[in-house]
Amino acid sequence: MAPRGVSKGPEHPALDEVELVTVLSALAEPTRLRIVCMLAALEGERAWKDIDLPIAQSTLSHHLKILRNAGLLLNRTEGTRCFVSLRDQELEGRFPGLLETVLNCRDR
Amino acid sequence: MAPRGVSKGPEHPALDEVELVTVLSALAEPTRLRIVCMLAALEGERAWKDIDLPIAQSTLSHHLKILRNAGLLLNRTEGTRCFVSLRDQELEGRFPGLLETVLNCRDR
DNA sequence: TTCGATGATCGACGATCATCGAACATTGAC
DNA sequence: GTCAATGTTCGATGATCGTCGATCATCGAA
Repeated sequence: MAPRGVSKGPEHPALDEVELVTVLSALAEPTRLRIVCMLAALEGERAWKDIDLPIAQSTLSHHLKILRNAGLLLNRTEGTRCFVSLRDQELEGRFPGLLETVLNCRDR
Repeated sequence: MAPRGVSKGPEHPALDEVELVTVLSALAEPTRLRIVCMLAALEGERAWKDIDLPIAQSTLSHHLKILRNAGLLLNRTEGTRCFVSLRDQELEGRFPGLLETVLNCRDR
């Protein structure tokens, strides 16, 4: 239970507990990789609604959950709206160069 | 058909035709990542039989096929025996820094 | 040519995955 | 309190995956 007045919101793992295989699995899917690239393109966060992909809403929520569990992105709730952003700083500490390299490889 | 006297052997894709997602999928499995690390640890190639993992022979063959199709490794047949090696040089040209970064992240 | 060794392939299985629509929970607005 | 908006969760479905034993194809040796 979350304390009163505090949004529970989705949970985020500590990066220490995230396995490399988990991150790779999360990135090894076209839609998710696309989302990560999308987030990397802009600095800061992006509104849920601005992620428009040709998939159902529940599917998007599913993919975001997997990315979240892999420690790749952070979910912030503000009222009824959500904003997502990359955990690139933390990720760099745990998996140095990984995110940058993958994104660079994808841009070719 | 292969010319007479030439072993057909397994096929290897041109790296230009390999997608990043395919490589990531291939690496996103514990056993396969372990094999890649094993191969990276030593220079050059490794005999099939020296890859001893707690899996059935057909399963190992299956994993090697996936790694091969992802352009990650090369299969050389010599008589009845096989030798596998990383395509690290070529891979560096297609996906710069990817293999090295992943292996580095795994060693932590 | 026959035989044994070595991998590749096949068929089957249980598990996991991506996907969807529907139902639910939470929040802000009226 | 009621309502609409926004994401999450649930249940189901079809596809893919990892795994295995069994079979097959290829090659060197006897």
